Formats: sequence, C-alpha cells, structure tokens
Amino acid sequence: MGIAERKEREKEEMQKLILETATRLFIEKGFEKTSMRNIAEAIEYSPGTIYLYYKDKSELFDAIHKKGFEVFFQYLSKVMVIQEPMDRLDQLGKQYISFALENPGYYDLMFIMRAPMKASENEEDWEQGGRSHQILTTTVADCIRDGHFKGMSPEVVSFMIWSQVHGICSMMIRERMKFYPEESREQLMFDTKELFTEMLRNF
Amino acid sequence: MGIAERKEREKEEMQKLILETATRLFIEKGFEKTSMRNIAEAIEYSPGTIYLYYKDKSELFDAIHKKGFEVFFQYLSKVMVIQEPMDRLDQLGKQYISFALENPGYYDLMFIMRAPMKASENEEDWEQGGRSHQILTTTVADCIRDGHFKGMSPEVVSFMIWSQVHGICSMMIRERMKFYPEESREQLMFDTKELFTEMLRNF
DNA sequence: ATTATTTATTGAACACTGTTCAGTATATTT
DNA sequence: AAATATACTGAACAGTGTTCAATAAATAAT
Repeated sequence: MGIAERKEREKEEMQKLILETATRLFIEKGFEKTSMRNIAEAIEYSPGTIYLYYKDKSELFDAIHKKGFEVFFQYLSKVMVIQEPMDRLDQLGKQYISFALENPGYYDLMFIMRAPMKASENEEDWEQGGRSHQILTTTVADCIRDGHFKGMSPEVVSFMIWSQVHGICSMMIRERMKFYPEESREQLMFDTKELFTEMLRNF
Repeated sequence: MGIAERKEREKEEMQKLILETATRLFIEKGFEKTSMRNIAEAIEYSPGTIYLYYKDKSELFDAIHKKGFEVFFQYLSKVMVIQEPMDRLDQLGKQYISFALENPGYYDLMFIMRAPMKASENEEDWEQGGRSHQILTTTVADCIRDGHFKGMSPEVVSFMIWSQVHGICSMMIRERMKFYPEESREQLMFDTKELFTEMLRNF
C-alpha cells in the first residue's frame, strides 16, 4: 500500500522544511541567537514538533554542518581540472576564500563556531570534510613531485597553507579587520592569498 | 575624612573581585556558559549586586577584553629589544603563539569570539590593541628598510603575517586540528611559524 | 459507517538565562 | 537616638532548550 510511502515522504519533507528554515535563520541571525521557538514559529508548528524530527539543537547543528561541507567540497573540487599543481593550489585558495565570502554563515558554523555540547564525533559525518582536506594534501604532494617545497614536511606545508587561508577568512567573518577600510577588505583578502601563493611558487 | 576613601577602596576591590571571578569563570567554562548567577554565587553575593558595579554582561566582556590586550601587549613588546628586524618578526610570531597557548581563554575572547550585542566601540578601549598592531607594522617597515619584501605592499605583508599566526592559533583553540595527533599539535604550530618565517626571509 | 488503534501535534511545565527594581538591611551623619 | 545615605537582596519578567501527558488527526479494523 502507498500510505506508508506517502507518510515516509511527508516525514522527509517535514525534516527538510525544518532543516531549511533552521539553516536560513542560523545564517541570518546566528546559531546562538536562533531559538527552537523561532524555528517553530517560522514553520508554523509548535516547539515540541521539531523534537519529533531532530533529537535536539545540536543534531540540527550537525545536519547543517554536514550540508555545509557538501557545498564546500563543490567549491574546492572545481580546481581538480587544473593540471599544473601550483596553479591548482592557487585556485584552491581562491575557491576557499570565495566559499567563505559567499557563505559566511556556513563558514562560521563549520570552521569557527564552537560546536554545541554533544556534536557528533561520528566518523562518517567527517567524510566530506576529510575529502576536502585530501584535495589540499594531494595537491601539495603533486607540487612536491614537481620539485616544489624542497626539503619541507608535506604536513607542515599543508597546515601552513590551510592556516593562512583560514586566518584570512576568519579575520573577515569575525570582524577583526577594522584596521582596514571596509570597501577594500575583500580585495585585501585576495591580494594576500596572491602574495602568499607567489611566495610559495619560489620554493 | 577617610571614610570616603575607604569606601572608594572597597568599591574598587569589589569591582576587582567581580572582574577576577568573572575572568576565571569565562576562561574555565567560556563566556556564553558562564551566567551572571554563576558569578554571583562564586563571590557569594546576589545577582543584582554585580549590576551595581558593571552595567551588564557585555561591560564585563569589555573589561576582560581590555585586560587581555594588556597581557597580550606584554608578550609582544618583549621582542622590541631585538635589533635585527627579521629576527624580531620571527620572535613576534613565537610570542603570539605562546600567548594563545598560554592564555587560550583570553585569545578566544579577544580574537575569535563574536562580541556581545553592545560591545564598546570606544576608540580608547582599542588603544592597547592598536599598539600591538603597531609593533607588527613597524617591524614590517623595518624589514622593508633592510631590503626585504621587495615590491610588496606593507599592508598586504602585515595582513598576511597576522592572518598566518591567527590562523594557526584559532585552528588550535577552536579544535580544528583533529587531523593531527594531539601530542604533536603544539610542535606543529611552532614548526609552521618557523617554515613561514623561513620563507619570508628569502624575500 | 462506526469503532478502535496508531500516529502526529500540541502547549504547559521545568530549570535555566540576563536584567530590573521595590524593599530591606547596613553604615554614616546629624 | 533619629535621620539619612549607601549597599544589597531576591522576587519578578521575558526569554532559552527540552520533555511529556493530553489531545487531535489519520488510518485500520470491524
């Protein structure tokens, strides 16, 4: 009978509705400032209903976190068509910063925000994150095979690159760029990435 | 008469007691998870009393923020005795990371945490922060005078360096170093700074 | 078509949060 | 000793995440 399937569908749609609404609100107002009651009100259901679809607020956090990494991976994976490793690395940085600027809510949630008490340590949930990380490490490995980064530890090089772009993005997102005029901040971010890559090339 | 002075003294001591207790709790449990009632309980006064000494929680945030920058400035200013600019820059990075590792609570509050709603935009409050920033910019300027960073914008170079160390520290503090074994994380942070400085020297 | 059963939803309740303020207790001055 | 000024309290308000008995709706059985 089709009733069970329809119910299944309705359940999924409800879950999706909650997730999309929660994501929108989290991105608009931030995770902490979005209450379960706010989400309930937005979907026109009572607060208790959300708990029938998501165990608690941190499960909602996890779901958004996961979705964010899917989008993130799409940004990064675009560079895989680039053959020359150093060029690929450069574009990887550009894509990273673009993701952060175009999805600041996701970026904050994924890379800056302190995860709520019982955020999933589930290995599987980090799969997409691990894949993104792998794009970086393999690209660095390719650069080394091409004769770059002579005598340097691949691990340290990877971490340095990652820290660099993360530093740039988190400064912007958490508003620690007050020393620089607002209208030139985004440009400064890309210029910095450019300069950094230029330095990397000469090694 | 001495009564007014004694009262003044008592008032200052109470303010200090609140600030120290709040700082301890914020560093122990985090800003969001420390309630005004928690602080009140710790000092064995009623919640209302705190509001006689600090307008609200964000004024408490400001006070700790300010104190943090004083400590931070002390860390950084130690390098000013180093004559050679590139050496000074290198030690500046080391001091920066040391501050973050030895005062993670302060670091989080100062450089990562989203300031509560009405955090002071007071220019004067940023004085210490500005002075710390100046240590970096003048050191970079000195490096340029010594022939380093040829053809590069001092602004971009400064921002790159700052982003690099901030990236390293915030990754650690906000627990995004899960890809690296715990016991070697601190070493990786310093190794990365080392490698970065080494690259800078060759320009 | 009516009744029984399962499923979905509600909203009050609990323990917490930051903040305010009338009332009380203490200390100082008269 | 009485009057005044200062310091402190703790109940109250509106908010938070979360739970759960009661209710409503949908489906299955008769």
